Amino acid sequence: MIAQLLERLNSLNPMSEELADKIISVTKTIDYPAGTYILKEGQTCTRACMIGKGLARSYYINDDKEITSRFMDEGFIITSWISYYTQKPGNEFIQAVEDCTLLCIDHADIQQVYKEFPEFNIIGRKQTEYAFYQAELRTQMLRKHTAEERYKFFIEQQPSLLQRVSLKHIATYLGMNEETLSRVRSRFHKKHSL
Amino acid sequence: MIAQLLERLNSLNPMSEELADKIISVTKTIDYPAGTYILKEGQTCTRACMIGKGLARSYYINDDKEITSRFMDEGFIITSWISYYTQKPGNEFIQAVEDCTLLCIDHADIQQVYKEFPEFNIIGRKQTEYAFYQAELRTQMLRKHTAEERYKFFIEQQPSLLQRVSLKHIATYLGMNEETLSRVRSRFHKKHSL
DNA sequence: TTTTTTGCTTGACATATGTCAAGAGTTGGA
DNA sequence: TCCAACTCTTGACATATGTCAAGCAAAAAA
Repeated sequence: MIAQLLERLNSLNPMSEELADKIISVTKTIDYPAGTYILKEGQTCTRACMIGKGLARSYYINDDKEITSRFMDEGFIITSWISYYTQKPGNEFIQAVEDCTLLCIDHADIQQVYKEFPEFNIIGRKQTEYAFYQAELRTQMLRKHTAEERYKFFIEQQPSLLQRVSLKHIATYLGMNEETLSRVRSRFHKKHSL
Repeated sequence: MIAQLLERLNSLNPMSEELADKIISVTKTIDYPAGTYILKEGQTCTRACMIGKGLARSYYINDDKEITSRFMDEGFIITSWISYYTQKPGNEFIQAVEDCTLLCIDHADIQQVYKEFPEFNIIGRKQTEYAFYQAELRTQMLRKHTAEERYKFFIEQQPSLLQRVSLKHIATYLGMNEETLSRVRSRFHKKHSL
């Protein structure tokens, strides 16, 4: 399964054999059964983990309510960025929605690789650029004012998620409650099946 | 004024004299009087520009209404990321709110510098990491459900902007209309002056 | 100066979304 | 198998925010 990670990084910039060996040596493969936590509120995010298999959800608690910040599936590189970047405790939970296999590298090891293999900065830069791009797309969705617009944006961008996560979680991702999502969906699909 | 840019980049990772000279050779200093446009809807964002002096606002039109996506002041490196990353036309306007002096480098030149000076990737990576971090903070604000929470978050994070931009623009930044912001402010400041 | 424009506030009312409660269908465990 | 838990839907009503309109004060223009 580590081949998947190497391929992902290679596609950003070809790695030397030494660099690939180094990555292999610092990567830990860890399984998280559905429902278990990859990161909890109050912890510092000290790793970046690529999802080899499965699907995870990050969320935090605001006013006693869960707010889903993103869904992550195969190939996604998980971090709780604010906590990872600052290396301070954060407020996000990251939970396995399906059984997950993760390929994890410690923050300290990544910094070490940046030093030892300066060309790894190319990969780090491109991955961060891509993650930033994805985050900006999610933010565009959040800025839509009506519930229906946000739902429309969601099914256009990530339709496959509809099959993999509960509507309850999609609702908190889209900034509305479960009942509103249900009503929006019934209106929306009535309108689009005419 | 280019010294400001060099200092900013140096603080991310010290640059060799050759690299600094290269940066100087590809940087263009451009003035934008208040009200003029740095980027318009439909254009591709082909530059990254540090603000040497002044303040700018990016926004786009949704449903005939302006939605402010961010405010940028001294030291901020302006891009319209989705357009810059994809090198395709985007939907954002970037407008000078105050008279601005910008230090601009073309996307193509930046790619060239990445190739010629691999160590510049360290700077690119760190700058992107920081921009991503800032974007995540803005996104946290957007996920607050009530208008008052979003306003509270705003005055905690960027109180100085209150003096520099109109409430109309702050309102569209916070995802509410002008009248709502006015009411939120009067309630909020009454509450906090007791 | 006077006039016009802009920025902000306030009121009355409309509407979208949230809240609370109930119920139907499904899944999973005992 | 039955029961409990969970997911999703629907209804009635409450509330936050949006819309439209008016007005005041300060700034800019004439």
